[in-house]
Amino acid sequence: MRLTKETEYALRGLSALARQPQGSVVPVTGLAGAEDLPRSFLAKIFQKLARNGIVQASRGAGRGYSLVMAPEEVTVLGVIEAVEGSGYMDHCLFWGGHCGGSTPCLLHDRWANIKPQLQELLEGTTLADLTAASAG
Amino acid sequence: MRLTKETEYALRGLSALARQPQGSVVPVTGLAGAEDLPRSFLAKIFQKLARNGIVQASRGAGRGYSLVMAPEEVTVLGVIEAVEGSGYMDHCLFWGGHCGGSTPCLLHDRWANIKPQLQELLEGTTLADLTAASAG
DNA sequence: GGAAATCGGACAAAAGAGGTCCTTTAACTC
DNA sequence: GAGTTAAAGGACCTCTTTTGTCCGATTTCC
Repeated sequence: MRLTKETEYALRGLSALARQPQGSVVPVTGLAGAEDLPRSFLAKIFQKLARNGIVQASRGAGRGYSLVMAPEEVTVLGVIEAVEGSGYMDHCLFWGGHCGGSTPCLLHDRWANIKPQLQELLEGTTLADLTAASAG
Repeated sequence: MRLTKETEYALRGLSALARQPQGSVVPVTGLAGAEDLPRSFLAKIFQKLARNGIVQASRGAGRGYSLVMAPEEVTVLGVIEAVEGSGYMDHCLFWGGHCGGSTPCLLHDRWANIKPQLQELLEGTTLADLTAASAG
């Protein structure tokens, strides 16, 4: 369940992108500058986001990345799965991938009880929510 | 929130201890053997458990560790805090210690909503529950 | 005294996180 | 076409954490 800086940077970078006028095309340099993030690392992260259809790349001079969907449609879970890998909610909260179907962890069935709520939280929070929060 | 193998080994080692007749004194070697865990590493973990009053050490030949409380009184949260450090529930689920009071993470208030449930889960689960599960 | 056990610190291997750099490719401008 | 700017992608690097091992010291039983 533990999220890495990659996810944090992804959300912040996307947030910076969402604050621009809709449809804007912004290079990574601009996004990294806006959020004070390491440029090269953020570039790597946006490659993942592009591969997963969250963002669209346009190469060449004066170009960059743009959002594919409206901020209201970009869920936090979608970003997490793009960055950390798919099947994220299949991981056990407590021991991550080590807790599988064949070898459930000690807390597995208890974890199963709150998992739906957590999933709903991550699917119910969108980029628009985060942008509103960081702007306020 | 991510738990390490130390906690897993602690719970499994304690579980093995709880399966013995009440008040038994068992050396680490015996516990490690029962759960197939690395002996030296488990010894380190039990030192922490002893320091935190979960287990009592008796040194010398033919001795070892014994439970201080009944298995029903040993909560999972207690073991976690003994092993991973105190204030465990203060950590944000998503970004751990990086999410503090002054610099809350992007999901902080949403996390606050489910935190009590998680805490209740970890406090409500005892060594007795785990022992029953692993025995069944 | 010898054996068996914990105590505690130093050390080390492996994995993961976080990040840089360089080359290639694409697209625009002159 | 040449130059410029930007993403694509891979190789590499460093630091931290995890997951241990090992050894000497101490305690206690026989």
